Amino acid sequence: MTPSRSDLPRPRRRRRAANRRAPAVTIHDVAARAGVSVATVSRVLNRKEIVREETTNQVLAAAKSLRYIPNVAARALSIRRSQTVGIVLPDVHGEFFSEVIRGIDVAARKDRYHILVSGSHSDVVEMGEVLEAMHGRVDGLVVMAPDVAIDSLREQLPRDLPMVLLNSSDERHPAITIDNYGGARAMMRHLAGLGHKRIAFITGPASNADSRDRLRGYRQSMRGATRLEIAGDFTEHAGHEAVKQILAADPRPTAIFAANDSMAVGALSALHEAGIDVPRQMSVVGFDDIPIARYVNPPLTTIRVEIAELGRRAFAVLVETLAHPKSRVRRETIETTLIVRKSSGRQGETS
Amino acid sequence: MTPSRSDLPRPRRRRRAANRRAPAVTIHDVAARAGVSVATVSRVLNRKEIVREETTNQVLAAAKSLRYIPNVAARALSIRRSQTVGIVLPDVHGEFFSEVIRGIDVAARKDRYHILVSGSHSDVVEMGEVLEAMHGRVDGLVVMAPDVAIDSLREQLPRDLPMVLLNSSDERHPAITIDNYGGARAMMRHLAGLGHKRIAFITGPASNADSRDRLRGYRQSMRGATRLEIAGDFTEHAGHEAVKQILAADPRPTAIFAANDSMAVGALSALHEAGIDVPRQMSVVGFDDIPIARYVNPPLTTIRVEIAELGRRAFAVLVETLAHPKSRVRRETIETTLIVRKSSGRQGETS
DNA sequence: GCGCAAAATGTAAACGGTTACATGTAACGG
DNA sequence: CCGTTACATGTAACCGTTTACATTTTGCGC
Repeated sequence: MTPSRSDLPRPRRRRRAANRRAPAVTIHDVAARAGVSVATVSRVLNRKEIVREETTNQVLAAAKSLRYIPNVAARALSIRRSQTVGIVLPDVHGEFFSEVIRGIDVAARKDRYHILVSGSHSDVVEMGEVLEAMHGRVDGLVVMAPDVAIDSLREQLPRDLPMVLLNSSDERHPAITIDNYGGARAMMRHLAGLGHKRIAFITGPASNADSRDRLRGYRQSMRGATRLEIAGDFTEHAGHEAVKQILAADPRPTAIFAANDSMAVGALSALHEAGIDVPRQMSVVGFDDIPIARYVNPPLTTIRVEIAELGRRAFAVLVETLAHPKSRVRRETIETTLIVRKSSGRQGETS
Repeated sequence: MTPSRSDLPRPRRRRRAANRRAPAVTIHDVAARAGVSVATVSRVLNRKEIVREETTNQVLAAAKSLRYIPNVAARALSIRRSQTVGIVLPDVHGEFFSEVIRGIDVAARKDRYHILVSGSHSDVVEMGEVLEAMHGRVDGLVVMAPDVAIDSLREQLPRDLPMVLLNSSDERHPAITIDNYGGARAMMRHLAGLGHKRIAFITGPASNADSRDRLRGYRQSMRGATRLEIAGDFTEHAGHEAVKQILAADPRPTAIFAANDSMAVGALSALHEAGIDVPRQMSVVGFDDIPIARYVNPPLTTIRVEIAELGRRAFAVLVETLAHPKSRVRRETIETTLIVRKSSGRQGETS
């Protein structure tokens, strides 16, 4: 029964042998320097309970002189929350991507939250890994995923990790969606009002819910008319390529509706190369109103989506869910606005 | 001396009273279910030491049935590394921003690292907060900051947290920089070769090192000639506005060199509105070769910078520093390439 | 100076993992 | 049948915080 180690509690040994990096200064160092206990240091730093002013000053001075920076991971572990939300995005192209993040980031900062971003995930496996890598570091998630993935994602998720979806359709989670269908219908009315009948549509990826709803709006408006749908993937390149097929069509359409602005920009460029005047010979319209849209030539008629607002609302709903876990599942819709610029014109003002 | 608590080690009480969220499943739950100790579970999950196959299977089954997900924050605390690097960016505009992140992200994923991003930081105080929020969560940092901030940033940093700078000039840290000066000189030679003498320059923010070096290249090439410098801030809007001043200048310049592509795009748009033909009446060139550059009208002559490569190299250097902390401070330069498209033309081909 | 409540501070368990070291067990040679 | 060894597994300290509870100090009335 002789214990091989000392019976007396040994003083906390600062480092184990195999550590690599230089020791960072911890709350214990500050406590030692200030001549108080770690509890007191913690109290001072978190301004939670009453500490004598003199003690407070000593602690603060010690912390400052040692350049103490609390280890947020340790704190998160202890209090079981991190004041951080995770953002998981698929491989989203360019500006949309950064606008969403910006929206969340700005909102988060106001509430003293931090964000942890992971983007460019092409498949479900990768997304799963990312989610795993976030467990313990985030209090909740904002997820944008091709909706085929949502279900399998759920399974890899720690239970009870609140999550808000962007532009996906799942019954069990709060979600913020764009009024894609309504926006597409509005754009189609605009084109119809200009006299266009033969309207081509460049689609986004089929796995994307936004993409599908925009397509649905196009189809609904084209009931009875002959549709021309070219498959795209939301990149400028796809828009550029699609134009070749559209120009070859007989009868040739008089307007092109791209499922997002990036593709519309690509289309404009291809039309210019082909010597086709926009909007006199061909109208081109997009969707999203990304920042560049007003600066292309001619400026792009599009459907404005407040992308940053999308992020902001997602964050708001997430925080709400964090505060009241039992509240019912909320789903919000972001309305859209038709922005008429120079890339769309009356049909028949051809040469 | 009578201890008020029991002398016997009590079994670990699972939760303290005040917890809010539902309990997540931990390694202890898995151990209990598999009928082994936590050490064994840990060994199985990390494939580190030899565990009997039968035991392994039991553990794996238990983990699966409980949907166990390890808490990465706890692990990070324990092993003192997180397999995560932090990315800190100022308020960078649009595509540049996302390209850098993508570059780092792709490289990081290959090495099984994760990234933690924080963007849109306007001032030093905010950046300090962000850095603090990363302490304990990251093994190293990639930082892009207005260089006035670097010094004060250093002070807020935990000692010994490796950091790689993007496009900043600081002696004490590894840095990846773009050959801005060389690129600007190359572009100026291109314009001179087309016969341009009166060349206007739209600058970026003065606090930005890239911006300053590009300006320096312009000035060096313009020795002796009359310069026209308009202050900008890297946004399309700034480029758009700058054109007003440039058109009012007498004698009017024959070419505009914008310090980045976004401003060049804004300038193109303004020139189009003003009815000035590019490149016949005015050449316009940019810097960066962002994705949109080839799709504007006319396609933009610019200096290609492999932005994603910038991120990739930054990550590589960071990992290198992590592995060999004492190795000398490395600084690398990303070379640039002149990309000639349609927005620049021979001077004198005016109406 | 004493008793007592209130205020300030300290002690140590817990958060969820990893791992050094201790312990138990099976195989094997003698 | 025992000692040795190698292998498998368990125990508990530790990572850096927070915080319930215990303990000490202070202030105050008498």
